[in-house]
Amino acid sequence: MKASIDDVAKRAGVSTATVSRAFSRPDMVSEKTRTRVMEAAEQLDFSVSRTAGILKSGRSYRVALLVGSGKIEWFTARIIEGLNEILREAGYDLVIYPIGDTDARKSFFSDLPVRGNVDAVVVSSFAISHPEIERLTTTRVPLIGLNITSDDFDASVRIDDRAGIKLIVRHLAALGHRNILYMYEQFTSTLGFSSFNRIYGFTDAVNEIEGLRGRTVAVSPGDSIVNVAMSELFASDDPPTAICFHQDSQAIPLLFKLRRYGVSVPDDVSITGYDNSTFAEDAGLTTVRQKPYDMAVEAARKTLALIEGRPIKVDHEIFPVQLIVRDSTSGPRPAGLSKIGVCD
Amino acid sequence: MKASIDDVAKRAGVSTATVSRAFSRPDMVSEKTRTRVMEAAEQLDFSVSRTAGILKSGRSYRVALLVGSGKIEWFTARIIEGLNEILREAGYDLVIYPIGDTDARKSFFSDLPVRGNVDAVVVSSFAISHPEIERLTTTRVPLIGLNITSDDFDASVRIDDRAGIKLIVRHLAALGHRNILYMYEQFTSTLGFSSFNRIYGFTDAVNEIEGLRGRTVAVSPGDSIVNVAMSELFASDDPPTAICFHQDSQAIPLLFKLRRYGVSVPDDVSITGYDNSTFAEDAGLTTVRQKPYDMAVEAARKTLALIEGRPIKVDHEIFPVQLIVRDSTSGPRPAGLSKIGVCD
DNA sequence: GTGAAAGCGCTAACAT
DNA sequence: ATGTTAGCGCTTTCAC
Repeated sequence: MKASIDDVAKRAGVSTATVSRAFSRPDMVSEKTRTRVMEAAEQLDFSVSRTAGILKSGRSYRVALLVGSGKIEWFTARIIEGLNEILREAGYDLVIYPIGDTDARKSFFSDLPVRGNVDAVVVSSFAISHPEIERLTTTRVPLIGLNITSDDFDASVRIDDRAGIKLIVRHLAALGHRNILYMYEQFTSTLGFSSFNRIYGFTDAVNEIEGLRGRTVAVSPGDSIVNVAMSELFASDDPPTAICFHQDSQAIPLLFKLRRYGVSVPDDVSITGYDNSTFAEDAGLTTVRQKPYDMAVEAARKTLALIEGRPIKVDHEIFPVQLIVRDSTSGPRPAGLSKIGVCD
Repeated sequence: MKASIDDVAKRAGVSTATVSRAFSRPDMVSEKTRTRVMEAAEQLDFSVSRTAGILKSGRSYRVALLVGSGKIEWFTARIIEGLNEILREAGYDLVIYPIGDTDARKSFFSDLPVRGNVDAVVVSSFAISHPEIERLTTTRVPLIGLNITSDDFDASVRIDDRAGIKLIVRHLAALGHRNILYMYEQFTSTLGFSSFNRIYGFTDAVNEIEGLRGRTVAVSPGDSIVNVAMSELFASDDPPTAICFHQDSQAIPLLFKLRRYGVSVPDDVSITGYDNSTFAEDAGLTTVRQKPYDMAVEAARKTLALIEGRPIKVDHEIFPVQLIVRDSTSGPRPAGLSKIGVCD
């Protein structure tokens, strides 16, 4: 059926070695022969099979990407784009392994389907445990972390989440806020390591500032973040004057809805996000920018270097975060939300 | 270095054939032997190499996904999720090929890197030309279309875009609108086929209704859709009372901004999207729902069937669209936008 | 139930 | 510049 290198060789009247060379090292074959080979190949619809070469070279030309969920949200989409961009042109395929629920996770680390089948493993932003990393190590291939810090990785690229959230907290404090809230969705077991740092970082940053109070609130996955936020705003006589969200994608729905509920942003309450993801700019959301595409490109470069045994300048790289101030933050009302609807 | 099947065989005191069987057909090996083999494998950190099996079987266990852009937006993200979900558990790797700019496109179809290297090619939602499909055919593997119609595909899954946009047009007409606008971003050469149908379908649907006027406007990629929309609204004494967007993601930014410009939705103008993508519900956007994840799952099933030579019930399947009415549409003001700011 | 051995489609070392 | 040939790591007949 499918033409093999032998068929081409026969048709072109040369040996298989010549055909192979015509494709992989054109300069080692005479102009004339090469043309003849290429014509024969074209007629037979022949393309070199990577599989055979792979077997020969011992390299799989495959890179695994481990992600914490089957859902490809903003961050993961950018990561895939960045990795694929660099890896593809180097001849590597990116293969995505979602390690979502507990079962998938257990079976992945027990079967370890990547062992012997990929040249590197990139782990993106989920709380991988030490035993799991240990297990991955038995694959004997480079391990690269994306928004994960661990000495067990051969290389990593991440942002400084503590610094990022600190920018937010200080920005709000400078505006005059003294009572702020941090909201995040309750995580499953696959919570990203980076995420923990944002939450802890919030508390630390708050404690650094005299007179500033900050509280963190976890919203259960089933609950509407809007309703929880509203409850927090109206629950006490001393409501927060600003709410910081763990991700833009949690803040954006609130921005859409608050208006209808009689709360104005930023007049009644300031709102911040994190990521500078899709629609953050359109929404006028004050946020912290991170650039996962750029991080993935760098991670891919490190990955290739490690695979090919080239030295890498920086093993563990920290990408900058930047505060993006927009219209969702301003100074608090003198008396907070209790003044809503009352003309000053 | 890496343990091979021979090492395991030696250690377990059996032949390589037995080791192979212990992994691929456990029932063909005695309980005792199997245990011994598995222990040896565990000690040596051995996993079966797929590459070798692949070479033997002649199947690559790889499926290519051709997409029109390196950017993974809502639709493509859902497609990847759906395909990966089904293909992975069947042992297939999904490999993404973005055929973005003209150069990438030309080189892809001339080199045809998938030939001999994948078991099937899934083409998602971009305007592939006939010669390009012809060229893909030389790979001799099944071709599956996602939101593309063509008899050249062995199977396809798509929505009825004309029916979808008709739902929108009739909904607006029923509300009393008589002058509506269709806005879309000017496409590059990789415009999805499905997209054309939405645009043509709009005009057709409008013409079906007595007294309804409809115009289509292409926004250049560089232009702000918000500014173009505003210009359309204020350009004439007889402005449209509703604007239909080609995708939710084009309508959502407008919803965020219109308020500031003194235009209220839906009182001053009705807005519709298409997709029911992220934030459409939060934004209260009237739209047409399509479920790309489900479509991808079905496409993956068809793909596997075609690869394995199993019969498929329906080659070319059309998924339903559904009108989702929300708060961004209502009856038009009696005198349209010219009445803005004037109390009735 | 298990072993011996051929061969999947190439690449690369060696020979000419 | 080109040909010959030995494997890469498995799977799978075919014997036993």
